[in-house]
Order: sequence, then structure tokens, then C-alpha cells
Amino acid sequence: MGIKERHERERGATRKAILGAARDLFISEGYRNVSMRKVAERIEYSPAAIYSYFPSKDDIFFALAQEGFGLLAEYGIKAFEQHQDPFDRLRAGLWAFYEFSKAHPEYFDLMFTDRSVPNLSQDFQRFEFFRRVTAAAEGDIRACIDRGQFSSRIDPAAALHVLWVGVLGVASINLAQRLAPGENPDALAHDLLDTILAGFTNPTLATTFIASECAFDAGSGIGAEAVRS
Amino acid sequence: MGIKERHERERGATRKAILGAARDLFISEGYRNVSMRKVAERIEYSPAAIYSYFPSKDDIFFALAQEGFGLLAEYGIKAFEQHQDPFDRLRAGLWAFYEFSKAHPEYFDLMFTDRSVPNLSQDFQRFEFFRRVTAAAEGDIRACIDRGQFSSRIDPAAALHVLWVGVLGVASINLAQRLAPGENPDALAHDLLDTILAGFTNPTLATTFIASECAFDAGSGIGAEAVRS
DNA sequence: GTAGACTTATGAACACTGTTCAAAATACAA
DNA sequence: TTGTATTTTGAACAGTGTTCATAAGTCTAC
Repeated sequence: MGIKERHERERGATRKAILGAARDLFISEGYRNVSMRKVAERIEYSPAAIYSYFPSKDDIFFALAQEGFGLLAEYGIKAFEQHQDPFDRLRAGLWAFYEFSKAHPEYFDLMFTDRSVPNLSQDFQRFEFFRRVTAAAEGDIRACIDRGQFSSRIDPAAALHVLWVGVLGVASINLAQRLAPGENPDALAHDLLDTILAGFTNPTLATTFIASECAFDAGSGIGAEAVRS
Repeated sequence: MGIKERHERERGATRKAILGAARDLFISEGYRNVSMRKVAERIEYSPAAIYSYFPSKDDIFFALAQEGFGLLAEYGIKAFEQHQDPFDRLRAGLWAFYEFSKAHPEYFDLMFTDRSVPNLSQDFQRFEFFRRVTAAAEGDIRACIDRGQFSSRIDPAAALHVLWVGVLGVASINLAQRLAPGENPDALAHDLLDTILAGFTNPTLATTFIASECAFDAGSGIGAEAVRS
């Protein structure tokens, strides 16, 4: 029954071709300018044919977003491997996140800022490497706590959220071109990162605890006292 | 010559009507679902008529973004007026920024995250109240430095950038729905804000200076040493 | 009061978009 | 070769922003 296998192989190949065409287009022209017709023309198929490989355009973007997370993981892992010290490793990993946003703005937009592709919002935390990277970063934070560098009242998971969301802020404001012409986004990213890390180091941070945002860590959410709405 | 004035008044009225229809639509259905035809239908004009009032759809959104900045200023001013202490006032102002993002997500998107409306990126810093609010916030930061609460090596302008870009990170990741279902964005915003403020308080922040991102403050950009690309 | 000029509004069209579906083409098994 | 699946397609639907000649309306000058 090698025919069936060949069939599947062929299907996989055209699926890859569709994804490749879409990737080329959205990297070069921005994913807002990717159209089904353009993708179809690039692979010399009719637009309708794509719909037997992907249910909708959003599903193509979802697949590309998955690629993006893989790419981001490469950035993170590479940065992690270059340092032994947990503090340096943590900073390098977050700086890699920022660098990723500049090197692959289209992927970044797709993955983190675009509201028209909400499919992945529920799923993107389940990618394996995401959990792996998260665990490694939290381990480094814990190491910094254990050696007395970070306040002991910090929750590693919450601290990691603060860090990556902060960096995401610089990245997205930079890509959205909302900084004044002369402003230096790299310096801003650097300052933000250092300030947050200094905040963790500061023992007086304990005026309000760092609360775990994780839903499964109920009970320790003292930070949630700020919630009023 | 009251006729000419009446003419201008009428033009202004329909211009306002267009803006009002667009605002209603983009608040209720999201600005991605605002179409010229829908706006035209709402004001009982033909789609083509709008183009004698606004050169393009983007210009309508630009006008709405201006409104958004006005609205944000109201939030900020209200928060500022409720406190005397510069530190509390600073935190309240930034929390108001976060609250604004939740109360007016469409305006927020338009103003800070959307890349398809880049017109305003060069202009939005020139709105008068923007400079006013900025000056007030920087004044409070300076006061915190003077009283010894913040590190003296902090540049107020850069520090303000770090603060609002950080908060913007939480706001945008929240609106993009990239947080896991159980995660609490309010707690995250709270933690982020407190961490950054604690970072300013931390005297060891001086390992790396806070550099001014302002293009006109050349020479003090030590933070820029992190820039490698 | 009517002719001319100037401004404003419109219908129709252009070139797109994502998506659907019946029909045609192709590939495989009997 | 026939019959059955699967794959691919052309055409269409309903929508988008925008343009432009034409029509309608309004005001000025004779």
C-alpha cells in the first residue's frame, strides 16, 4: 500500500508549498497583504484549491504562527546556551525576545499583537518548547532568589510574566512606530529590562507581593488586591 | 456674508456626523469592521460623498485617534488630581492608562498598536496635552528623585518611557488575548508597575545608567551601549 | 427672473478581498 | 475499460476602498 503513503506525501508537499508561498509573501509584503489569490498564483494553483488544504486563511496564519514560536524558541535557546550565570542567562533570553521582534516583525505581529487571529490565543501556551523555555527561565529566577539576588517574596512565574510582557511592550511600540523619530528603542528596551531586574533585586519591593497570575496557584494572589473594576 | 459661515457650519456638521457614525461603528463592531459603505449608510449619504470630507478612510481613523488621546488625557488628569504625593500620583496616572486600555480597547488599538494607521506615529507626540501630561509626570519623577525615593541617576524622561511602555505591554497583550485563560491581567499590570517603580527605587540600578531616549539629549546615552545590531 | 459658475452628491465602475460550490479533470481499483 | 474517489477548477457571491464623469443643488451676476 505504498500508493496511499505517496498520496499523503504529495498532500504534505503541496501543503508545505502553500505555507511556503504564504510565508514568503507575508515576510516580504507584510501579512496584511497576503491574499489567497496571491498565494495560489505563487504555487500555480487556483485559489479554491487551497481550501482543501486549509479551512480558512486564518488557519494558514495559525500554522505560520506556530513556525514563529519555533523560531523564537531558537532565539531563546541560543541566548540561554551562551551564558552560565542564571541572571545573565535570563537577561540574554529576554533580550533575544526583543531581537526576535526586530528580526521577524511579521511573525511577532502574528504571534503577539494581532487581534484578528485570536485562534492561537488559547493554544499557544501549549507548545512544548514554550513550556520548556518557561521552565528554564523560571529556574533561573529561582536561582537568583536562592542566591539572594532577587527578593525572596517574588513568585518566579509571575516575575517571568512581568519580564516578558515588559519587553513585549517595547517591541510592540517599536514595531507600531509609535516612538518619536529620534527615540532609541534599543536603549529603551535595555533600560526597561534593567529596571525590572533591579526591581526584583530591590528588597523593598515587598510593599506589595508579586502575585502569581497562574490560575492554578490560587490563594497566593495578594497582588490581585489591586484589582478593582 | 453669513452665508459662507452657514456653509462652513454645515460642512462641519456633516463632518462631525461622519465621525460620529464611524465612532459608533468602530466602538460597537471594532474598527476592523468599519467600512465606508456602512458609515455612508448611517448618515444617509453615498459612500463617495465621504471623500469630499476625508481624503481616505485612514484620515477618519486619524481623527478618531485624536479623540482617543483626548479621552486618555481625561483619564490621566482625573487620576493626577486625586493625589498629592508625586509617587502616588505617578502610579495612579499609569494605572489610569491601563484602565483606559480596558475601557476603550478600540481607541487603544488605534492609538498604540495598529500598524495600518501609521500616519499618526509622527504627529501624536505633538498634541498639546500629551506634552502637558508628560511634563507633569516627569515633574513627579523628579520630585521622587529629589526626595531620595528614586535613584538620582535616573533620567526622568527615560524613566517615564520605561513606565508607560511597560504598562502598554500588559495592556496590549491583554487586548490581544494572548494571556492564558486563567491569568489575571490586572494583577500582572499591578506587579509590573510596582516592579518598575521598585527598580527606580533601587540604588543598585546604577550598574547601568538610565539613558535618555530623547534625541535632543545627546551624550548621556550610556544605556545605548547595549545596542548591538 | 434667468443664465452661468461653483460646490456638493451620486451611480457606476475598477480592482481588489475571502469563500463557496457545482462541474470538470484526474487518479486509482475492479 | 468501467466505475468510484479524490482533487482541481471556473464562476460566482458578497464584501472592501477608491475614483470619476455626470447630475443636482446653491449662490452670484446680469
